Amino acid sequence: MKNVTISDIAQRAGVSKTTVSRVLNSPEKVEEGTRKKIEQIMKAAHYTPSATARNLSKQASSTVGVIVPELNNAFYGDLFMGIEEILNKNNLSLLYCSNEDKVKKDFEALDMMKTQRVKGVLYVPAMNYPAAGLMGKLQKKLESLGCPAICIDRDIRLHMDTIHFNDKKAVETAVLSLVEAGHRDIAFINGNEKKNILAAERYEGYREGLRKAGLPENERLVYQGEFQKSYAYLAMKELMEKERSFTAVITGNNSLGKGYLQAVYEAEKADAYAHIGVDRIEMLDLLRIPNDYILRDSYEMGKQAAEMLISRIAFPEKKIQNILLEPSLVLESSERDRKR
Amino acid sequence: MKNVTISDIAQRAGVSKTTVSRVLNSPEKVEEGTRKKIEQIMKAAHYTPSATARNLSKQASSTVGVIVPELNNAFYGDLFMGIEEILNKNNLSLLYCSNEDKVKKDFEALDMMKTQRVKGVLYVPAMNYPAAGLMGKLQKKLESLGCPAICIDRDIRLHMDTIHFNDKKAVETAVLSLVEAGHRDIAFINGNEKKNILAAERYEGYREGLRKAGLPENERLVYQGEFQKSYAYLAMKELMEKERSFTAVITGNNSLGKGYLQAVYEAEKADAYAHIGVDRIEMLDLLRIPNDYILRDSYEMGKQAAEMLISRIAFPEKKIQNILLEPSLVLESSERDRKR
DNA sequence: CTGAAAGCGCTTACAG
DNA sequence: CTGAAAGCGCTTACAG
Repeated sequence: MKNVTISDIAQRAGVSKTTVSRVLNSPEKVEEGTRKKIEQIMKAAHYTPSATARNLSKQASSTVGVIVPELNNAFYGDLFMGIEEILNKNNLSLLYCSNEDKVKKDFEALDMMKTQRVKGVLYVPAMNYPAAGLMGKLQKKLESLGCPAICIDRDIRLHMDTIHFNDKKAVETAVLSLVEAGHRDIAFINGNEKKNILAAERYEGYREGLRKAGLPENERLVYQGEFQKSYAYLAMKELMEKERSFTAVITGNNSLGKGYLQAVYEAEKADAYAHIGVDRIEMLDLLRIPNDYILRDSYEMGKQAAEMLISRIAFPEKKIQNILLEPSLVLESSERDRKR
Repeated sequence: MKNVTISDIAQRAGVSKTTVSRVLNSPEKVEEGTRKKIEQIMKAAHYTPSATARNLSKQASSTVGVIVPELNNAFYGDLFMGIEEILNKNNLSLLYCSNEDKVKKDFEALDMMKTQRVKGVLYVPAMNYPAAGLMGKLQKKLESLGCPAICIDRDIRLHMDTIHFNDKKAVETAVLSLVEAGHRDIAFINGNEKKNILAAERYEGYREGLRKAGLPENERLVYQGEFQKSYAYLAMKELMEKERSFTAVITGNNSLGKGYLQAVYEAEKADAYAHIGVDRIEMLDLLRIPNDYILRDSYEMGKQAAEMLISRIAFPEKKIQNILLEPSLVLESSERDRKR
């Protein structure tokens, strides 16, 4: 079943391709009678113009590229949905590619976006490029992309539009809140600061919090491995086994939060520690398990990022925008304590 | 920053576009010296051929369309990731569009895929088209798509390649397992059978299970509303309030399972009922809350679906394939009982 | 091994 | 209000 083309329609209507093209792009310029006739023929033939041909001819595109690490983390899932909502509203198609936190896949994804000649890309960098000494290579790639890009969530200091959360401040606030509640020995289970810029920022926040509270850092309470459930699970098990002193734990993202929970529930020590996690875990609320967390509204961030891109496409010369969102600290367990 | 074209490369290399095109498509046909020279010039210029132009010229495409209801349901999130993995391996780009279980969005999504001239589409139908009397319209749309499609997860009896789970059998098994454990009054919280074919099948399975067990259906224990957390929450609250007799509950998908949990935890009746949910809820296992569920491996289904599409593209004339996957019943809570 | 030319399905400046 | 023609960036049969 070959697709119907503009020539087929023109022929059936007894007009030129130009006229058919006009009813597609500027119908007001076509005499009503012929327009209606052409429209009807199009409909009867199930004609849909080819975006491929149009894009080539117009030297433009109607699709936007989205590069994120993964989708099975609710944080990125929500981000993605926010992006999709805005793109949809603006009649833009969405070309998706994950980078799995890997440089290789990241570069492949960017190459793919270039090959596809997308209108713009929404981009969560795969890793801590500055720390890896790969900043130059990345910048070259981004420049040769041929379209604008927005850097999301991970602030690796690219000279372009960016939007991300103030993660450092958030963790600092978490530390101070725990200190205020009387905790002195606060463990920290985090991602790898070398690999992930967010891990680095969160670690800085952790240290800054301790500093402000006048507490020393105990490196035996700091675990920086992977942003994975399994890592936090093992880290927490080790902590419970080897360390006696600590009374509170901060986990660096929702996967780590899940691993922490798995470990303490398994050991039947769910109430033994105060815990603040980065990102909300929905199930806990449903199960009425009070939990403290740093709330980052990634759905909203996705919407804003998509809007930034659309605005950038419309005004290529406008000033670079760097948006810093402030996460909030949600304390449910102390709420519970107060109610007791 | 305009993109470099094949003509630019040809000019710089002092050869024809044909030759440049050859080093892209059949390098073995180009004399080694010129090939190397051209390759080097391409690299220096950061040249990437335009998929748009290539697709138009080749009358082919390198992207596959994916239409699913939503991504914030883990079931579809996993499905999506399975799909992505296979597409990636086959160097296919992924054009995404959600349909949000709505006919209007579904048709728009299909139109978009046609406009984009994708190579094929992986498709989860938005709703119960046969029951809505819209089967004819949908079939027309699918036919005029101009590319093969695979129907996933919701078996609305389209005459094309399909893959889905045996949901009816699964729920039937769940009922029989509860009956065997001594339950007689089994409530059922489900989606709308008119709107969603899966709801219809699961309801059939529920009734079939009761029939086989020789039990009458008590319609006061059957709630068929929306596949949403909030619906199950309200339904379960009402059940607990109005009905005394029931001792077990089956929920029709993971969202409903969450709503059920929310209601029973809020009422502090988590242990009051036996519960089997369709689809696993990961957090429960992490929190060591024993739970029974029907396991449907949607990641695997996504992979298989993508493979089916690729195979269909390669062999357009091969026989239509309809795959029925058998879900398994996972009983953790009785496991626990036995251990007691 | 290489190139000129036609074609993919559109759009658009130009002429009428 | 309408159409012929050139062009977007590639590919490919054909000729050499």
